[in-house]
Amino acid sequence: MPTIQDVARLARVSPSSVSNALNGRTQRMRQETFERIQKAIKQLNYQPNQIARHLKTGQLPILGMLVPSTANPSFGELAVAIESVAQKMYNYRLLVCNTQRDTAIESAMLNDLISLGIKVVIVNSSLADTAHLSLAAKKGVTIISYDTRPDSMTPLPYDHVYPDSHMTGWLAANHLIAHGHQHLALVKPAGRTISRHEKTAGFIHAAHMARPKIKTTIIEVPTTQSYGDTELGKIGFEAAHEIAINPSRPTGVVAINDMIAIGLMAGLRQHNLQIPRDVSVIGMDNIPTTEFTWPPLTTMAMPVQAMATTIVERALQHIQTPHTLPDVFCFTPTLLERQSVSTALSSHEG
Amino acid sequence: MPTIQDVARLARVSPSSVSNALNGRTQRMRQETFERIQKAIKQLNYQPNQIARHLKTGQLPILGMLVPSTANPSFGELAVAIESVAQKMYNYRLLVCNTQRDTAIESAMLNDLISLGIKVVIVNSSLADTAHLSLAAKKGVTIISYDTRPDSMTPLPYDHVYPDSHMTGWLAANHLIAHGHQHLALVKPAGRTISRHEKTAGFIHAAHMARPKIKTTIIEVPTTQSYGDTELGKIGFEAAHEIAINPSRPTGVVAINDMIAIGLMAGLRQHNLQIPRDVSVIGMDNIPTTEFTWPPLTTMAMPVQAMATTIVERALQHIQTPHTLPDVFCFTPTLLERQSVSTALSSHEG
DNA sequence: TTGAAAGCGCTAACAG
DNA sequence: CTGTTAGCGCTTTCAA
Repeated sequence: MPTIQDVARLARVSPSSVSNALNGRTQRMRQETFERIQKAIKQLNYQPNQIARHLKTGQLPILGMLVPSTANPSFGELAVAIESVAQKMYNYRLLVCNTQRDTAIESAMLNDLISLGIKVVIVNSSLADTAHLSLAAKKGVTIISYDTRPDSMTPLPYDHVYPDSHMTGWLAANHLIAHGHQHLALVKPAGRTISRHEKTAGFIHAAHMARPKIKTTIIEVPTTQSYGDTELGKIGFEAAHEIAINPSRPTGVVAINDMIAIGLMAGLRQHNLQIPRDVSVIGMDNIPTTEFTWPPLTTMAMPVQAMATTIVERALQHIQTPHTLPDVFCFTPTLLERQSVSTALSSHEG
Repeated sequence: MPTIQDVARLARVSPSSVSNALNGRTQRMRQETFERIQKAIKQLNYQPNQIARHLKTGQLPILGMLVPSTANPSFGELAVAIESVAQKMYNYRLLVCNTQRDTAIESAMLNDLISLGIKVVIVNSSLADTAHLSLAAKKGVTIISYDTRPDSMTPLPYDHVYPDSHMTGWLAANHLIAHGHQHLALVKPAGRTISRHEKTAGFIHAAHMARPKIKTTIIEVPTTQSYGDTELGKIGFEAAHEIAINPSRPTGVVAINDMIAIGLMAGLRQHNLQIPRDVSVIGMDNIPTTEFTWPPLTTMAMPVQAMATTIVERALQHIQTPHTLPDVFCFTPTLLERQSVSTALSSHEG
C-alpha cells in the first residue's frame, strides 16, 4: 500500500502539501501543484490510511451499534437504515455488534468499541440494568439509546431516540377493544426490559380505561439466559398452547414483537384455532414478512427511516459539537391494519 | 482516556515493560513488577488503544463482511454466526456492510475497509462481475467468497467457502419430481448472480435427467436496479400471479430463497390456490420464520454453523500465515421436509 | 505557496 | 530484568 510519502515523492512536494490537498485546503497551493498531486494519487492508486489519520485526529469515521441480534429482521432493517443514512450524509460506517441479549457480552463489546476509538455507540440495551451504559458514557463515549425511554429517576445521561412503547401497547390493545374483544392477552418473553415493560404498561392501561372493563392476561414465556432472537418464534408457538388450553381463553392477543406473533399464529393453527375468527392477533415492528403471513398480520409500524435519520444526526451532532447536551426524541408508532384482527364473536365470551 | 504512559508512570516502570506485560511477555520481568503494572492498569481502568497498536503492528482485530442486506434474515443469521465464532475463538470483531446489491456501493465499501486496514473481507458478491474483488485481492486484501463457487476459467484468486448451489437446485427439483410433479417452475429475481445461476442449473439438470421428462418454466421477476432484499417478498407475490393465470400451470415451484417463497405462498393464496394441494412450494435458506409459515415451508437448509466456522478459520489462517494459498470449501445443503410439498394430483396435469 | 518537524499511543529491537 | 529509542502514516502548527 502506498503512503502519503510515496505520493509526495512522486509529485515532488512535501507530505504536508499532499495532506493539504487531501483535506480540501487547496487554496493553499498553486493549481499546478494540486494537479500534480492529484495525478500522483491516481497513478499510485493511493488511499489514505484512516487508522493513521485517526491516531492523529481522534476521529474514526465509524459509528458503533449494539443490537440483540441481526437474525431478527427488525434489527437487521434498522441497521441497514442507519448504515445507509450515515454513509450517504456523512460518509460514516456502522459497526454492528450482536449482544445476544447478554449483559456480559454487551459490556465487553462496549469496551472493544471504546478501545477502537469509536466515539458514538447506538444501543438497544434490551436490559433493565443500564449501569454499564452510564459507565461507558463516563469514559467519554456518547451513547444513543433507542427503543427505550429515559429513566426519569436520574438526570439524562445520554440521548434517547425511541418509538413510544407505551403508546404502542396502548394502540394495539385499543384496536382489539374497538373490535369488541373483552379478554385480551399479551405475549412476551420472560425477563425485564424497559421497552417491553412500557409496552405492557400501555396495554394494561388501555384495558383499564375501557368500559366495560376488559380482562387481561399476561403470558410470559421463559427463555434461556441469553438468546439470539432466533427462538422468538418458538416463544410465540408455546404461548399459543397456553392460550388454546385455557377454557376461558382470550379472543384478542398482542405479541410484543412480530417474530413472536408469527410463531403464535402457527401455534394457534396447530390447535385448530382460526385467525382471526377464533382469536385476533396483533404484532409489533412491521417486519417485511408480516405482509405475507397467513393471515397478513396487523401490526404496529415504527417510523424506521425517520428514527434512523434522527439517530445519525444526533450522533454527528455529538461528534461535531462535543458538549451537546443529551436530549430525548420520541417517535409515534402507527397501527397497520391487515387481516389478523376481526370483531369478537360474542358467543365466545362468558 | 489513560495511555500506556500513564500506567508506566504510576507503576514506576517504562512503557515497554507495560507493553510486555500487556502482550504476555511476562517471563521478562519480576513477578513483583508484573503485579505493580497490573495494579496500575486496574486503578486507571486502562484499555490499550487498538488504533495505535494497529498502526504499529498492521493488525486490527476486525474482519470485514459484505452482504446484500441484513434485512434478509438469512444474511443476518450468517453474520451473527460468523461474529460469534470470530469473537469466541480469536477475539476478532466483524464489520458488516450492506451493499444493497449495488456494484458501486460494493466497490466503495471494499475501499473503505481497505483504508481501515482490514485485512480479510468476507464477501457475498451477489454480482456476476467480480472484477473489483480480484482487484481488491491484488491490493493485498484477502477475500473470502461465500455463496459462490470459483469461476473455473481463472486460477483461483481467493478462497471460496460456499454451499453447493447446484446441488441445492437439484435436490429441490428432485424432491418435487419424487412427489410426482411433472411441471416445475423456478422463481427468481431478474439479474444474474453466480449462485442463482447455479441453483437454476441444478434445477434444470434434475428435470432433464428425469423420465419421463419434466416440463420446467423459469419465472424471472424484474427488480429495481439495486435493492435491499426488503422487496424479495413482493417478487414472490408477483410470481404467484404469473403462475396462477397460467392455464397449464406448474404444480411444483421452487423459490430461489425463503423470502421469495413466503411472498409466493401469500400470492398463491390470493388466487385461491391451496398449498400444497394445488401447488407445492420449496424454499431455500431455512430462515427462522419458515418453521412458522402456513403451511410450514419445506426448504433447503444450509450448514450455517459449519460454514461460519470454516470462514473464520480461513480468515485467521490467512492473517497468521500470509502466503496461504486460496482454497475451496464446498458444503452440502440438506432438504428439510415440512408441509408445503405434497404428491401431485394427476388430474392437474395435461 | 511550500516544507520541516513534532507527535498521536503503541511495539519491538536493542542496550544496559 | 528493565529502559531507551525509533518509528508505524498521518496532520498541523510554524517557519521559510
